[in-house]
Amino acid sequence: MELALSLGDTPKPFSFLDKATKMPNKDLGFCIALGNGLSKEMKNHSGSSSSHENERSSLRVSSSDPPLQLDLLPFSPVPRTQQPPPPSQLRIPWLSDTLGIERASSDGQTRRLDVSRLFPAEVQAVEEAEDGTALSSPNSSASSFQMDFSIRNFNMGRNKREHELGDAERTSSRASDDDENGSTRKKLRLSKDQSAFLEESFKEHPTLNPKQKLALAKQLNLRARQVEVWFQNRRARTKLKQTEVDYEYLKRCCETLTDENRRLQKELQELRALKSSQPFYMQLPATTLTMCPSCERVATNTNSSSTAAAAATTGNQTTSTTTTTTTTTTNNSTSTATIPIALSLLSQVHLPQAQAHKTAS
DNA sequence: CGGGTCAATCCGGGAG
DNA sequence: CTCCCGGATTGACCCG
Repeated sequence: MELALSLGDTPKPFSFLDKATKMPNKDLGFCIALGNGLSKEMKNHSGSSSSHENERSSLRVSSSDPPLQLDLLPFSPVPRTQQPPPPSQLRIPWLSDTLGIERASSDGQTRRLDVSRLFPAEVQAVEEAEDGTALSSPNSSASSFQMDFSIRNFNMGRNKREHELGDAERTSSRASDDDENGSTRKKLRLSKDQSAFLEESFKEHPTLNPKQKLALAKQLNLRARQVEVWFQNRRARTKLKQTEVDYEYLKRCCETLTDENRRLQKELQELRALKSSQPFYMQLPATTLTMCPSCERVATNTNSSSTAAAAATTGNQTTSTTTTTTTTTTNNSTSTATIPIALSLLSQVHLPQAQAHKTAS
């Protein structure tokens, strides 16, 4: 069973499956591709496939046999084109032609979070800092205070505890964060606006280039390092969530297949019992089942002999891996008669690969 | 008080 | 060597 699993935030989920890479949402999509064996079995239970013994064969199979691709989009159920627009006041810096936030003020049509209008002094300080070092520098007390001021304004609408804390307390807390007493690490909580803005940015670009990082840091009045850390942690959280989702899905998939396997095993036993109780059918010639590679339906050829079927089998397997020829015989090799009805049912039996090989041979 | 969350740090590995 | 990233971990803060 070929099973490829991809996390949506990877730019190329399946390097070997071109069709599976076409995901509607490359940011947060969840894509599972079930390869040859499983995909066929899940479609029509049309028998076993023995053509993916190694990775190379699975590559061939995957390219010729469309995998069953499941796109689960747990975090963004609506495709991006149908998603509601981001908060009106938020505009990702690199989505517009202008990069600087000052230029945004000249855009009267767009309602963006214009930090320069809100806190011109802070933006000036950040721009002077360039990479944010001035903000974190112990000597830059002015920058620290300005950052505290802006954070307080960003914090409008935060939880009540922070309101109860009061501006003075938080200011002193934040101020002590940047002073020379760097040994104690103070907890910094990003405001809701900052987090929302970063989230929107993350949806557009899970990874940042330095230019984007700087622009975002300027716009949010954060250090570039903070933006970088936030994106790193955000990617980690996304991956963790995806892992949980993948685990749950694969668990359900495994349970379903186990139940199906159990049911079909039981069915197979009943058919064997039926076959042994009706020796009349033992006189019939062997039946060859050939699977059509295009429609994946089983075509019965009751007149073909076993040797011809075997020859056709080898020929088909060398030319097309999607063609599966199954010659079913009884356990006693001298009596090659088969039960047509049973064969049509047996062709749908989903068995473990080893057992399927045993039956086919 | 314990558990959860999350920003921040440390460290190793890969790419240029 | 530098830069960036992922993974693991730490520590502050929040909440029931």
